[in-house]
Amino acid sequence: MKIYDELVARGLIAQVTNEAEIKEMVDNGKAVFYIGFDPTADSLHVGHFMALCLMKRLQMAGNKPIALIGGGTAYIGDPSGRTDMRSMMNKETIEHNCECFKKQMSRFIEFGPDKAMMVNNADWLLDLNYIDFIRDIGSCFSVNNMLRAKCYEQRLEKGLSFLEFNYMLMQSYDFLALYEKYGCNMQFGGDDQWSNMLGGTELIRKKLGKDAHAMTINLLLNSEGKKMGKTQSGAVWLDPEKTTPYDFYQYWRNVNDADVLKCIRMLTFLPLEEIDKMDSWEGSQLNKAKEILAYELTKLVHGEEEANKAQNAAQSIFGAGNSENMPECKLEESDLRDDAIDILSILVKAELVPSRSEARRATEQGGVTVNNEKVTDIKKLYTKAELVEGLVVRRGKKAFKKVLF
RNA sequence: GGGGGAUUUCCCGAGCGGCCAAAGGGGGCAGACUGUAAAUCUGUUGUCACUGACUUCGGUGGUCCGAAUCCACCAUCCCCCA
Repeated sequence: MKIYDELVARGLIAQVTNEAEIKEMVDNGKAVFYIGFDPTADSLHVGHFMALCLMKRLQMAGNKPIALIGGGTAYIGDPSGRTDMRSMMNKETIEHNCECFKKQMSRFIEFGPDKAMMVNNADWLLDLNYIDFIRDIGSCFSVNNMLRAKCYEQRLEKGLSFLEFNYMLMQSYDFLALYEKYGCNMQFGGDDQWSNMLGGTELIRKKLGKDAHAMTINLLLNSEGKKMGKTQSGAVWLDPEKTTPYDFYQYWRNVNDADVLKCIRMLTFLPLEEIDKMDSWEGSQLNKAKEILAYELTKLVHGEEEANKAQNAAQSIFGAGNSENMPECKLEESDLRDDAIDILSILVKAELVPSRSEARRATEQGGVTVNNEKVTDIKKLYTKAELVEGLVVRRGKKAFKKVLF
């Protein structure tokens, strides 16, 4: 199966400008394509990961990827599909985020001559002259058409500043610049980028009279139509400092039944035949599929060693297994009073709860377990001797830590 | 530039000058049931030294015994007219 059909079979492709031409191009390794990443945070997240995987897939098929970091567009902020304005970022933050992005990306994609390329649109956007730009580029855009673009719909209800309205021009200009500089003939992006991407192909047609292509990937949505890769506490990050490999693993281990296969198909590199076999799995058998999904993704993002650790830790707490790889928390002398510490303090120290009040609630509601025994007494004390042995403290079903002294 | 409206706890949203840590819904967390799923039911959801105290209702000052609620100014956003 050629790459294009595989992408379709994996459910990755959402919209394309010209299917026949694109298929011909990517199947034969003739595409020079780019994907843009705006450095809005100091770590990549799951959405970016999907794009990176796609780069990899296409690269393996002989196409040339360009990763564009939006060091320039970050000054504006993409309003697509948003209900409110992004907060403006200052120079330091943007530059810091760019650095973080670069580092993380290099772990997935090989950059270098004849390999993938990394560029930063700050290089050509920041020095633009306003008058020159609006005469040269702005004149190619119809406000009437822009207002019709779906990506602004929500914002037109609540308000859209002129600053953000310009985002489309910047992104379109990027495409034009890359086309001229590197012969970049295709752009990839999330489906929410479709309008912005079409802006680019239009601009290239108007300015150069050439055809360029655009292709969007489906956003990773769960069965309820919500974006995946988000938790209560925010995005699922790829940076292990921000989302630990264990939490990362657990996120995927806990996806809905209805979403497992879709995730495996879209995110992993497992062969399609193997995935098709899982299609018939049902009920509790899907748990197996979830394990595979969690393991594969953790391995891709954090490496095999971390994936094994995360899996072992999960098995040890949810099933039989040793507690070797359990996340640990070491207490210190200053945490103790009279050589002992109370249960609430332990929960807080181990970061199993955000505050003492929550610790109290969790305990009173019977959600706290120490060495598999339920603890409901909020004044319960643990001595130094017990701590030296190590306690497995657990809040709810899924949060736990080994507490040591 | 002129006129009108808004700003409440994670989100939406209700709030009479005292009975407001603030209704209701969503979401989260915990318990039961399960398959570390979903659905359902129950409890809970500012903090702490937890039957009490402290800090919150865009910001700053003020009136009052007492303010999320009244006044003044500032900030941000929305709508209408130009």
